[in-house]
Amino acid sequence: MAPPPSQEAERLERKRAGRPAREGGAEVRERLLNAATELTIERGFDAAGIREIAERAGVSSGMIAYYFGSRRGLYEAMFERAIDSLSSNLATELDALLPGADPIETLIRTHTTAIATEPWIPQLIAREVLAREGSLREHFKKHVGTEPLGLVRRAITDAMSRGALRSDLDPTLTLFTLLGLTAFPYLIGPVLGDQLDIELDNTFRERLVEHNLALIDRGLRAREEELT
Amino acid sequence: MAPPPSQEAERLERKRAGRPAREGGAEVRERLLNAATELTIERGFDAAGIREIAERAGVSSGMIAYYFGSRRGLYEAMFERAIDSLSSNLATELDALLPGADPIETLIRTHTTAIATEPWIPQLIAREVLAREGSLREHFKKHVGTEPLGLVRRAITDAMSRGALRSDLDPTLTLFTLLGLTAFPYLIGPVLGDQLDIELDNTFRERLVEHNLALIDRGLRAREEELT
DNA sequence: GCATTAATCGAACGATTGATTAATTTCTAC
DNA sequence: GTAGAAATTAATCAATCGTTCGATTAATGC
Repeated sequence: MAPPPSQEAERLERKRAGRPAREGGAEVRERLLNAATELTIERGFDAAGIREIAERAGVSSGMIAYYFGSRRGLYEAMFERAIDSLSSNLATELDALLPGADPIETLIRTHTTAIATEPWIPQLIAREVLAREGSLREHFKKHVGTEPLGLVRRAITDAMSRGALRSDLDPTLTLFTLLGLTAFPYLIGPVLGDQLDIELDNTFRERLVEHNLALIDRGLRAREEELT
Repeated sequence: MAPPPSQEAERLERKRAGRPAREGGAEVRERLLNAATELTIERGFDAAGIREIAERAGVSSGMIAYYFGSRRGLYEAMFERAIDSLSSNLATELDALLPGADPIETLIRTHTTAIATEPWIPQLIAREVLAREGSLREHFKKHVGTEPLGLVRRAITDAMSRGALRSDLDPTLTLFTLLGLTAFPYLIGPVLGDQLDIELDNTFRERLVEHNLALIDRGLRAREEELT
C-alpha cells in the first residue's frame, strides 16, 4: 500500500531539509519538550492537547506516549527541565560568590540575572508552583527550596554574624525580601508593564539591580544628611 | 411518576435542615460562586467541571447555565467578585490615608492587611492573572491596575516631592518594591512555609509589617552609627 | 540479504466535557 | 385554588480529550 499523503509529504519535506527520515529518539524527545514548553508559556499546559503539542513538534500524537508514557509524563519532564535549569544556574552562581566580594550585592546581581536570563520561568513557576498544590510543587521544593535557597539563607545569616547585614532583622523575612525584590517584578511586569511603561529587557534588569542595591543600602526614606 | 430517589433525598434533607425547598435565586447563585471559589483555590478553576462545582453547591449542573449563562460566565463572575473585594478594600483604605499620617507606613500597613485578610486572593491572582493572558488579566488591569494602583503611584510621587521619600529612586521600581515586599510573602509562603517554619497568620502579618518598615527606614545594611 | 528492533503514524475507543432541553416542581399573584 | 412564572432536575447531545494499538517504515545486527 502506498503511504498516506500526509506522511509522504513529511518524508519529502525532511529529505529537502537534509534531515534524516528518522531522528533517532533524542531529537524528537527534545522537540516535544520544546513544543510543550512554548505552549505552556503561551496558554498554559492545561490548554494544550497532545495533538497540538505533537503538531507543533512536527510528529504524531502517539510519540508522546512513546517517549513520555503519557501526557502527564511529558508535562512533568518539561517542568523539571525548566526548574533544573534555573536551579543549577543559581547553584553555580552561588558557589562562585563565596570568596571576597560583597555577598549581598552578588546575591542580588546573580539572582536577578538568573531570572532575567529566562524571564518566562517565573511565570511558569507562578502557574505550576505558586498557584496550585501537587507533585510539581514538591519537585520545586526539593530542587529549589532546599539546596539553592538553603545556600542563600546561610549567606544571609553569615552576613549578619559578620556584621555586613543588620542582625536585628529576621533572616527568613530577609530572605523573602530578597526574593520578592528580585522575582516579583518579573511576575507583575507582564501584567502591568504596558500601563507602567515597563519592558522586561536588559535595561530593566540593570535598573532593577541598581534600585534594589540602593534600597538595601539606605532604605527608601529621604535623609537629611544624605541629600546632595 | 415518582421523583427520582436522589431528588427526593435532597428534598427531605432540605426539610430537615429547615431550608426551603427552593432557595429563590440569589441563594443558589451565591452558593455556586462560593463552590467555584473553593474549588479554584484548591485545584484551579480549569480542573473543576460544572458537575463537580454544582455538586459542591448542592444543585444540579444546569443551574450554572441558568444563572451565569455558561461555565465561563461563572468563572468570570467568581473572579470579579474576588478582585472587586480586594480592590474596594484597598481603595477605601487609600482614601482614608491622605490626611496627616505618614503615607508610606500607612501604605505598607493597609496593603499588607488587605492581603492578609484574605490570603487566598494572592494565590488566585497568581493562577488567573500572573500566570496567563486572557480576559481575567484585562479585568485585573482595569479594576486594580488603574484606580487603586494609580493612587499608590501618586502617593509615591507625592511623598518624593514632599521629601518623605528619596527622590533619586524610580517611582515605578519603588512601586514594584512596595508590592513585592507586601504581596510576595503570601505567594511563596504556602510553598516554602513548611521548610522555613512560617505560618501566614496574624503574627506573621505583624512581623512582616515591622520588617518592611524597618527595611524602608534604614535598608538592610548594618551601620556603625546605628548599632546600639 | 534477512531478521529483528526501534521509531513513527493515524485511526479507533471510551471517558468526560460543557451545553442544551424537556419535564417537573415550587412559588407567586390574582 | 388555579394559572403562570420561576426554579430546578435529569437526561441527552455533540465535541473533545488522552490513551491504546495495529500497521508501517527505517535502521541495525548478523
